[in-house]
Amino acid sequence: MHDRHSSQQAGVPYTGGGQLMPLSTIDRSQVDPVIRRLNALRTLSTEARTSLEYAMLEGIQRAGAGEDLISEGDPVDSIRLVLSGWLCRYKTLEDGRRQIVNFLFPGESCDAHAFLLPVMDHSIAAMTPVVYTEIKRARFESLVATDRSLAEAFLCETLVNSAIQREWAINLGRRVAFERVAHLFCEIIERLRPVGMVEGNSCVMPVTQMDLADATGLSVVHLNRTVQELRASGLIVLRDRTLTITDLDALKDAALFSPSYLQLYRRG
Amino acid sequence: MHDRHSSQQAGVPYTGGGQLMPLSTIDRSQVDPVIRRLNALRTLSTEARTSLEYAMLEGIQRAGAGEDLISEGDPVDSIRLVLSGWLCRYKTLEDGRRQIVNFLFPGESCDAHAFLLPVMDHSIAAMTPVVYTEIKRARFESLVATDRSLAEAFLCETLVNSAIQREWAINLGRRVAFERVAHLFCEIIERLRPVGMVEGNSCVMPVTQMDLADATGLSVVHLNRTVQELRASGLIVLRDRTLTITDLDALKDAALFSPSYLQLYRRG
DNA sequence: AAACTGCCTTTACGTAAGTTACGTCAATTA
DNA sequence: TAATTGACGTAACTTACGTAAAGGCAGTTT
Repeated sequence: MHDRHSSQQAGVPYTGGGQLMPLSTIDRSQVDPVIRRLNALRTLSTEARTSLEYAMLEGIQRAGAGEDLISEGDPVDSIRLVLSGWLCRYKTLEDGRRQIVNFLFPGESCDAHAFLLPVMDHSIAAMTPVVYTEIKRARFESLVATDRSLAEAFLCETLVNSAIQREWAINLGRRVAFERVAHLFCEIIERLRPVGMVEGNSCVMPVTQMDLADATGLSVVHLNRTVQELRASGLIVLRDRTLTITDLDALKDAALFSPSYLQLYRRG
Repeated sequence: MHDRHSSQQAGVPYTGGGQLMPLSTIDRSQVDPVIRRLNALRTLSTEARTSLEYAMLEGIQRAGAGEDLISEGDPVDSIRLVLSGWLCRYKTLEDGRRQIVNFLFPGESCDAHAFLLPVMDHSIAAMTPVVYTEIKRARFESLVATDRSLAEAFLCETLVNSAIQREWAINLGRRVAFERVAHLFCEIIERLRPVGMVEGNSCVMPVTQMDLADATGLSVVHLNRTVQELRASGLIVLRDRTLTITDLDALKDAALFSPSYLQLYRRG
């Protein structure tokens, strides 16, 4: 279904003579979402920020839509951090049924700490063209070993991810289709907002209805029906790959959405 | 729905004069499931085992069936480790719909590391009478700070828990009722086996069908129908609170069950 | 311009699962 | 012995959701 790892070095511009430019003069803003997110979860020391920025800028890669970054069964020998684009974690059954178990947005981590387990229990795919950075296992281990705030930030990242997955479980198990899709849209908007990808209550919706169906545990047809219902109810506008939530409070009510599980407000 | 914390000191026998017996003479076996599990996830140093044993034996508590150990919104100021009994993590919607997002068995940890987040995003309830041990935040932090193997074991515990939740997501989203219940039974047997709670392919099934329904995202009625189907198919016998899987391979096939996500085989 | 492709949309129909309402039975309690 | 309770079991009915098949439409490719 998905092809693998045709990623290439990207993002760190060459001076022309084959040498990397010094860090001060190249574009550091592309790794900013990661720094911002980690720093919101756990205040980072200045040294931690700098050393992490260095490590990130050296491993920048790209992936095309549909490409697997890592697949179930693969050993985890590096960690990947999302710089731009939409990704998903998913699992499949032998007969092809697929369930997306989480989305991954800029600033988030694909597999921080997962490398304590022998192999991946799930796959991660790019749903759009994606820019990410890859830090090798040893490098990452020495980064977190030398700075406690960094280690804790990555741990928080893992824990928030876990909390989101629990919310998805109740979404799949106990909400009806209408609530389920409404909930997903609420979550997407609220997760994209801190990354600056929301204007008003609008964001791009670059994924297919098939993907949305796999995320909500519905068939494509029923997902489409449900999107029509949401449109008809006047809660959302979805066209030209843009989602606009016209009445966010009403949508949250309909979805039984309460955002605390996202841990959007910092603690330490 | 559940009442709170009527737990009392238990498990550490008094000499009669109000003093604790020395550790060497009291029953250490009750904390054994935790040591065994953590050690299987990550080989523990002897010192780590001893200091953890001490900490555990001092905080032993009991809870009755139906009682919440901790509820959504509570701050996390200690960690709890299960010594005996069945517990569950669950979330509820405002209108009372409940989804169990995971079971907790002896040896497992309720909230290791969760205390990096401000408050619980879900609740934990005893489904049977339960014995557990509670280690205060500061004590736990100093334990893991002084021993790397212990810190890594608890992190692994968190990661395995996360992997199980992903499998539950695909169970809820993509398996039909028959497969779903079959999968849950497979998982229960395989998680209880390393704790010595399985004989042949039989174990106690101390929870109500309501609980099983909340774990599989079904109504009680439909769960019951599905259990009847499983019985009729000859795959299981379930009576007198005892589950016997008569053909485990066939049940695993029917459930599309593959146990790798449970990480039953050690790595480090 | 024709053909093709990917994605969205719609219809018609069947089935799996929810709901409501009563059963039974065994274990308490009076 | 009767009444009470909690869990399991069953039936009749309703509904939400899945499946199959086909049409629309914009963006490519030739």
